[in-house]
Amino acid sequence: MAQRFRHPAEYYTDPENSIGYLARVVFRSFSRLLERGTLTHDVSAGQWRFLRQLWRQDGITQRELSERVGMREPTTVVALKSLEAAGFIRREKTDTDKRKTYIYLTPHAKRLELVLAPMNAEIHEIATRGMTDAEVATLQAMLRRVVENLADETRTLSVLSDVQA
Amino acid sequence: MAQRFRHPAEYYTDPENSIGYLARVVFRSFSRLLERGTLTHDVSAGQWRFLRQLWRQDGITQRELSERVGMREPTTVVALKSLEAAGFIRREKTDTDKRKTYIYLTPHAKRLELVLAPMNAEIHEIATRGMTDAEVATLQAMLRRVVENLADETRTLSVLSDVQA
DNA sequence: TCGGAAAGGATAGTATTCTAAGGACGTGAG
DNA sequence: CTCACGTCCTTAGAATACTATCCTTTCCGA
Repeated sequence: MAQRFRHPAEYYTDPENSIGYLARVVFRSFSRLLERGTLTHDVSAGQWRFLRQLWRQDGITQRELSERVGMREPTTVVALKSLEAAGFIRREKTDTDKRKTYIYLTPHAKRLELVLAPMNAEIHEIATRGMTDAEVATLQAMLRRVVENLADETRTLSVLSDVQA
Repeated sequence: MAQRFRHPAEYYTDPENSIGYLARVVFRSFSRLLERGTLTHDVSAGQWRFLRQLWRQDGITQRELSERVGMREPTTVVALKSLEAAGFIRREKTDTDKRKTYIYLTPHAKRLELVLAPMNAEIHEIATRGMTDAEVATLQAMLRRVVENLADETRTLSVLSDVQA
């Protein structure tokens, strides 16, 4: 049980050393700056996240959309309600499987991609100011690595509690 | 107006390329894993963030605490209410400045540091599994850089809107 | 010294997200 | 064929965080 830690616990008392803290600040700053732009088109940051996925591909189910956006399904339900009320999407049911709901963008929402998608690129420019392309690529790769590591752990824990159940 | 972007807007349609998205996923995964541990001591992830700062130094004002935690003041007010109700902190007023409220940890909360602070180190171990110390240091440095870049931009925008107001 | 501005904190109202639980539909083993 | 289980979506209730606004107290310049 001689677990070697990279740093002692005291090291992380400074949030500036904590990846979790830094990720939170990055996420929130990103969100807020992005929303400054999108709100002029009556799109909130939360709605934008769903639109981004739907711009890539619409006509998918809510569950599929939830996974791609990285939100739980109740969150998606609420978000889609607001998107539907705002006239950005419509839902469609089929007879082949009456459980599923397919989400489609309205023409209005499709047109918005031209205006709103570049805003994310712009925030990226600001966020990575003064960094080389290689540095940015490294940052992305390492963040993906962290995401994967944490997802692995979450899966492991889920399996364990499944077994216990 | 020949603004050169690092990548075209299409590049960011894949969230895996978006630092904002990656930061959100990292933050949430971190939070959730941490909470798995802290909840056994009746501490939520939100409360933990305030406790971490108070472990470093208590007896500070609410405003000071808000800044260190990186939350707005109304959020701090609510969080402190729950921390007070749970018996983790007490508030104190002085006569020198009747506006200020100073926050102190209870002995119970101080003891919790020994148990709860290492949990963050543990999540870090998991999150950075398979990465070298140098890589982790690079990741932290780059995240700090992004935080700073975004904060600069936010400041600039605030000044602009102050001028307009 | 006194009146307006600033500082510290609280309240109200809203948005976002989660967990837990429930309901309708589909499927497959016996 | 049927019923138990799985899938897909929804509802209910709570936690977390925000913006906008207000109250009290303090400070400072004319």
